[in-house]
Amino acid sequence: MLKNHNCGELGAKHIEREVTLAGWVHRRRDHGGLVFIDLRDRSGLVQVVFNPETSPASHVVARELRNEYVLMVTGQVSGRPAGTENPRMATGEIEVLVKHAEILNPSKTPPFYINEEVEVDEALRLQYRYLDLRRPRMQDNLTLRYRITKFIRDFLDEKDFIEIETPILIKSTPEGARDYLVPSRLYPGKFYALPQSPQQLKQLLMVAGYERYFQIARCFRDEDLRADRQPEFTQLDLEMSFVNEEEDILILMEELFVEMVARLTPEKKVNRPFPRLPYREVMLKYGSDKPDLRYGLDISDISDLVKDSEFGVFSRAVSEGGYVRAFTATGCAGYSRRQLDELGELARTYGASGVITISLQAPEVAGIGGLESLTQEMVRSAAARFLSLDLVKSVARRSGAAPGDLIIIVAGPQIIVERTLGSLRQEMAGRLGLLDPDVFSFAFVVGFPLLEWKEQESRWEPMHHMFTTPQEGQIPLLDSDPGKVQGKHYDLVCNGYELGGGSIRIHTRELQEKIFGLLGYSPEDAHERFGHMLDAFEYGAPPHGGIAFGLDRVAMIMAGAPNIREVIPFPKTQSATDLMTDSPSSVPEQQLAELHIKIAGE
RNA sequence: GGCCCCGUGGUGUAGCGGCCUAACAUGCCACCCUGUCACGGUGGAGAUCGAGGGUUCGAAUCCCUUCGGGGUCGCCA
Repeated sequence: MLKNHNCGELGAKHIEREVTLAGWVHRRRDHGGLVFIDLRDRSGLVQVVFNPETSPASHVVARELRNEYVLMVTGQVSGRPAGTENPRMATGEIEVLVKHAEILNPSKTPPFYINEEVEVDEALRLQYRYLDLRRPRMQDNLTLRYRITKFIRDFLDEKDFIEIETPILIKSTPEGARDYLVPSRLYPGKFYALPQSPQQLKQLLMVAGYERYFQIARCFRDEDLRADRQPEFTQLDLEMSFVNEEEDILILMEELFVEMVARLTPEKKVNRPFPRLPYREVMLKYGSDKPDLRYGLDISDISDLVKDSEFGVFSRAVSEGGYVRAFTATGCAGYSRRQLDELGELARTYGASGVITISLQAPEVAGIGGLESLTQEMVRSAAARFLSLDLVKSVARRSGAAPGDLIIIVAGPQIIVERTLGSLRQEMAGRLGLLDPDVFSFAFVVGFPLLEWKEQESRWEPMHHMFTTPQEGQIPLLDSDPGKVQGKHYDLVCNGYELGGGSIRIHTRELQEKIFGLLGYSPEDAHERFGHMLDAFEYGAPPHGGIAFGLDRVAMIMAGAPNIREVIPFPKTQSATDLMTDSPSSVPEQQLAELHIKIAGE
């Protein structure tokens, strides 16, 4: 090796020791005589000193150095002269007095700062990703990501799981996300698909008797990107046999996450136990199936209070089968017209026709601010003349509002009311400074509907996937009222993100065929697509279940990063391109011909 | 596919019809400097303001188109 120590590990205990270091020039301070270099490697920084009197040859080298030059030095670790220690530096007690220096490779001036935390245009960062990844922040993120996977492997190994790889080239199956397809050279017109998840394979491993499987698995979905979505991403995928109760999985996951956070990011506060929240309840109270539970701002249904209101927006919503719901933004009674307009605009992006707000002005005299003393004059609302004081009071009581607060109300069809209020709730939490970055608020959401009615295609679709088993005793409902059936499905959520989801699976052919039938597959279709699963269930398939979660999202949250690209070494842009390698790209005609592919004209 | 934001020396920003022959910081280059640590000092180079078109006597600035990046709705079992 060209080095025998790492920069960041040196300390007082190395004083007098002769060391050889190699790394990058992080910063140079040239005093004409003395030259100071902060030398950086993965472990951190150390100051190395070039003195023209004691080592003229190395001082000549020092004058040539520039940022990001690759440098090897040999010298003696020495305590810094009294008064020149740097307490802001981990190695600030000591420095290395250089005896010999050698430039291993010079560097052009980088296109952006490696040695400063400056926001740089992300396109530029992605184009020079190898330089971006050299920045300490990115090295920290990827190191944390490694520690997460290491922790998971150790934890699951301890619990008797074994890691098994599954293929990347598999069979395309319908539904879910769009597949990435790989053309077959040997079979003209046929394609492999890249896995959206190893779902079927891990179930077959259960049939095969492995009992406890996991995998850090790369998954692919050809859908539009978001801050927390990439076309290829990594899941921690696991499956266990002989589980029947959802709790068997949930207890394990809770232990994993609590211990992992305690070990890797001990500064973060975690709740335990993780609450198990029914789907219906979170949709009502938080307007989202992945609620952020770090704060309150709970949503209340006020449909019954306003259904006979003279205000048409309210009464009409209820009479048309919809809902009117509200939550209280504490202390926001003074919101300006402009601020209220912003909320309305946000609501419209979710399909709501708008937001009705009721501002309860704070009383002139402090201390007599109870709801009882509320007067008509203190009520500010576009709908004020339709709303009696009594009605305002009962709405305020239901939503926990007091003078000085702003009640935010949305009326309309259920789905729209839910997601609009859900996003308004998160928006207001941000404005009110309620999003504590040092708190991880975990919860399991349970009791999801098994199936969802797709209006456009007029058919049922699985809410999670088609292998989820129904809740105990609800199988007869599959015939009478499929929409009422709940699945043994659970999601793990944290701070408004869905970290993962899983379920207890179907393990009999009979039930699986019944579900396929409900989803509109003929027996022939089901056999062609899923014959391997149906057949397998006839050879002693054990009851089993599992979960998968998005490792990128877990790493993002634990790193405190704003998006998953910050924890992925080589991510793609929102338009799914790689700016560093310029992919996707065209390929030679001959390569296409081998694959029996012709590009269709426009 | 829809909506929103951004694009100005290498980097980050300012400028938002004429004060722009484009400013500031930092980086870069040269010289000076022996205890700095975002070292300091002096001087210098560096931008057809993402691209194309239009409006105007005059465009970085207004309008249209387009490209790139980001956010988001749809989509993502």
